[in-house]
Amino acid sequence: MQNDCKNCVFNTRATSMLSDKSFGQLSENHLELRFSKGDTIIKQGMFSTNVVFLRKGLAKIHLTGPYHEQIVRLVKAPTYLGLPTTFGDKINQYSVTAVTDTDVCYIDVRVFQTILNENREFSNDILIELSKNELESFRRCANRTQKQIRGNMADVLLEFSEKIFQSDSFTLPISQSELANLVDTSRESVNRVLNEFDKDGIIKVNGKQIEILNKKSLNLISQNG
Amino acid sequence: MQNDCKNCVFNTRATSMLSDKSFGQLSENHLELRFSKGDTIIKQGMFSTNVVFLRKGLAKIHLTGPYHEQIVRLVKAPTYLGLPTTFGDKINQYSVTAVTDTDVCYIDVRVFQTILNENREFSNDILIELSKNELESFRRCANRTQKQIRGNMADVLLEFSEKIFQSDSFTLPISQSELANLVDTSRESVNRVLNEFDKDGIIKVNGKQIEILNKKSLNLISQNG
DNA sequence: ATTATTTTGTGATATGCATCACATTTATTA
DNA sequence: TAATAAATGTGATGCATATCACAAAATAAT
Repeated sequence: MQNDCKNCVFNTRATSMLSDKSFGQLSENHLELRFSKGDTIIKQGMFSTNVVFLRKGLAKIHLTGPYHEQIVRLVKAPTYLGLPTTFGDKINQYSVTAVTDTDVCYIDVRVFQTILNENREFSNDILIELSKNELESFRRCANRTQKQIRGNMADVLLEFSEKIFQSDSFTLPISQSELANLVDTSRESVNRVLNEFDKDGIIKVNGKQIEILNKKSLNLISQNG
Repeated sequence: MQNDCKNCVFNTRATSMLSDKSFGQLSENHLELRFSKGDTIIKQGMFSTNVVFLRKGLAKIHLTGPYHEQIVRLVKAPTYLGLPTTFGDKINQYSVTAVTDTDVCYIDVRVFQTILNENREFSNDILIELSKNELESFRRCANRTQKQIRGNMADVLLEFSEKIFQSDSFTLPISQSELANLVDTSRESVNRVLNEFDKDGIIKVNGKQIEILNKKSLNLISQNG
């Protein structure tokens, strides 16, 4: 039995403006699924007929680069996944994999398009989301290519702390190899930098458990190198 | 005196679907401008109240990175500029600079939004453009960070040849330092690689004049290293 | 034209980091 | 609980490429 979308906890500002008719369409034409940690939610190269709404959990957007897998970014619910594919060539250009257990809604592209066309607010919000992502991409790419490892590692730790976990102490949601793919470096370097930061008293590392002890230092490292 | 937008040569598939009313609004609320090579069309950090339509010419999208200027990509008319800013926070997150002399239309954001709301085809095309850009960004970023200089230089040369000039011989539209900022390397390395390619008979370099002699080799270098 | 400025060409040196190699610890599975 | 695999820790080495330092052309400015 499907949930009633109108009463979904994860109504965004935009979706809350939808008409009853649109909510009806959504409620009838979506598919709720759960994924376990490590499961593939969206598979690069596959034909896609769905938009995915991530209701709960953490996921990584990643793609096959020329030499190795690249993690573009971690995303946190609630958010849409696969929007660019929906409006692009319908072939997924990237994969999305569950990093924690997740709850997900699959929405058929045609239903999504219909709702989009009927709701100004909604389509505007999608435009905003896509735009923000593009700008974010530019900045992220410039940082990754120009900064060196310590700077990028500092950024990732700050992002985890501020954007994803909203806490100074958290558990790393991905392995050091994955961190390396996110930060464009090698697994060994990730390890070294993490332990350097620990020895310098900037963070406390205990297995996957991280505590940020000196945020000011991290910000400095992020800026300098 | 303003041009009639309906008869604009650079009507895209999407704009050609606009209603007469929308065309009227466009014709009355746009501003045609020319820029000379090197002029700033959009300035990072400035508040923006316009969408820019590049009618003629070549421009570079670039932004201030943590250590130096970064060229995100070269764009060729006809195309929109500044869309992400329009739907984002209205502060330009990047600059756009004329690489050749350009013709440009400034369209007030509010007029643009109105037209967008009234024309399904049009807004859909904008969604598609934004989506393609995002996917393109992912790929580009993965390539730049994973490949090494020869590979990236090969890519840029192929892109110039295929996407921008549609010819095997062309004049480099930017200096070697700018190429370096586009390819994420140093000016010296750009120079060396260019001359290496020349010595290997892959391209012929004569000042800023480039002729691609062996496209197959370039593609191989792009893939391997 | 002459000077000044920017762009290009090229060697020599330095360095950040990938890669390799292997030990150790922590998870997973049988 | 043993066995197997995956993830982590750390030194030693090599290499791609940044940086430095000038020289030479090519452009722009006076």
